[in-house]
Amino acid sequence: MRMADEQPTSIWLQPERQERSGPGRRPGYSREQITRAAVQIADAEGVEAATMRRIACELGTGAMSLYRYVPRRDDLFDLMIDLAMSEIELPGSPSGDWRSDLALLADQVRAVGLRHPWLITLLTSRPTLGPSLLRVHEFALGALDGLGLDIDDIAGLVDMLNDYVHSAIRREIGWLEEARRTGLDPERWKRDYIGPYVREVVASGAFPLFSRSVTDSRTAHLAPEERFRHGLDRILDAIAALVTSLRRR
Amino acid sequence: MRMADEQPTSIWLQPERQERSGPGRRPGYSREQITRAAVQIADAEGVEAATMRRIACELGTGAMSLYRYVPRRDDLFDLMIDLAMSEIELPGSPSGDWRSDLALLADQVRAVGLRHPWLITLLTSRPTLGPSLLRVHEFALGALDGLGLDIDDIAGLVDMLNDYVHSAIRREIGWLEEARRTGLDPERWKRDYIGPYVREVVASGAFPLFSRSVTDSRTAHLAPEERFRHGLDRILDAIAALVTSLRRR
DNA sequence: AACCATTCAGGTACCATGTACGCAAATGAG
DNA sequence: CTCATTTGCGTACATGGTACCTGAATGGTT
Repeated sequence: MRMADEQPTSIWLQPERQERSGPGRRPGYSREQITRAAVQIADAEGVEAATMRRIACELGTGAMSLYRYVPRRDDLFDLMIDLAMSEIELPGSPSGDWRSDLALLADQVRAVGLRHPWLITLLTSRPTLGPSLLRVHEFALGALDGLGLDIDDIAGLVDMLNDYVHSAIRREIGWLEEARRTGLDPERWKRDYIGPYVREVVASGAFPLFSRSVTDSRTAHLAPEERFRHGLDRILDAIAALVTSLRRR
Repeated sequence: MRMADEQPTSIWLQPERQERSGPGRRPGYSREQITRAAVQIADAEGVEAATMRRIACELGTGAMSLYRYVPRRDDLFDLMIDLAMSEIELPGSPSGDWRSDLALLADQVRAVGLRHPWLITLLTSRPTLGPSLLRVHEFALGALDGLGLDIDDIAGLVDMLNDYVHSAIRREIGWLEEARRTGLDPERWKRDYIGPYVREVVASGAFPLFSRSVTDSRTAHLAPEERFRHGLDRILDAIAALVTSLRRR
């Protein structure tokens, strides 16, 4: 008799070993417990700190024990992504007002993206399709369903929204994360690291429009949440315009 | 007398040591040469294969020699990004037809993104602002300048385009890269890795709209380039709609 | 021409990481 | 009680970034 054999397949097809009634020692941990520890470490010290040894240490066990629950480290990333996405709270089904549904979704994704600064980077780095992600995606698709649109068009519009939300969050986190990674405090980093360079670029006069976008920006002084809202409204406007123009076909 | 001291600052503020006329051995390599080797390796075997040792080996030298030219490995990533972006060919200034200018830009970015499958992942993982990236960005901003729009609005629209282009390229590459990373050939991988899972999700009936987006997709059968064009036209439509609505304010 | 401060090349070494392997401990069926 | 089975996890190895150090090359100065 051979064991599971760990085929190179998606982790979503390799369910956790569930309760059985045969012989053998009982598992002392669980995927969820391990994933939760990994998320906690990644939140506090960055995703690069969530090493197998560190996670195991947090659980009071040895590194190799984790491999009884997770095939590879990369699969743990998928689990982390899905655990984070599971925090998103949405009504069971869309309300019928697609604009407010999508705005709600965007706010939720932003909240979870800020709570777990590693999430968006991981999510957009690897193509994963965990159950929680599917649930959220399904809600988004549902919000635009019933408007007389093609499923391809619906999916395209949802992608458009996601693209904005993800990159807006990235912009909001970007510098903060980079500062943490280099170990400097954010304020100092902005002044000493990115600041002088941008200032030099502006002073050089070689990129006048980029310079204006830095110098003359009105939205730069807004609170982050306001800026997010502002861009979101724009994207929803664009979606609204496309909804009417696509429906007319 | 002390040397450059390698402050933790942006690599764009630490120019390469240029030709001087003092004493001391002449440098045998250059940043560009090293970056070019790194790009070549990353193109052929993935970015994770572009290790310091491997790059040095390619140049016929030792790993530590590279540190005379590049402060840290991460900075090499910034250099790689900018070298790739420098391949983008654009007219000196926008033509006045913003739609064709942005379409040209999108096609160029797609081409370079496919040629260097690691580019988009790196680009969207770290906030970098090399000269070539600035040049491309400036062109994009310029395409929308002079239409009576706010600089913030222009930047927002450019971001919107970039978001689409990047995520479309990621979708186009995603599976291929993942397949290469796990060492399987792409066809087999699609059938054995992602295929069964998606099939199971569809069969479960739990996510009907997602299932339809997989099953009933018409664009899935298009050539990749056609799909990219299709989505791009949609984004440009959205930008057009926003241009008129924002101008009216 | 001889010397020397300066700079580069790169070997050695250290530490951290993912993970293959193997063995001992735990567990319940017979 | 015995034993097949499963978990816990220490050990070990390959590979990675990079600090440090020695020796070689170089051109100005004496």
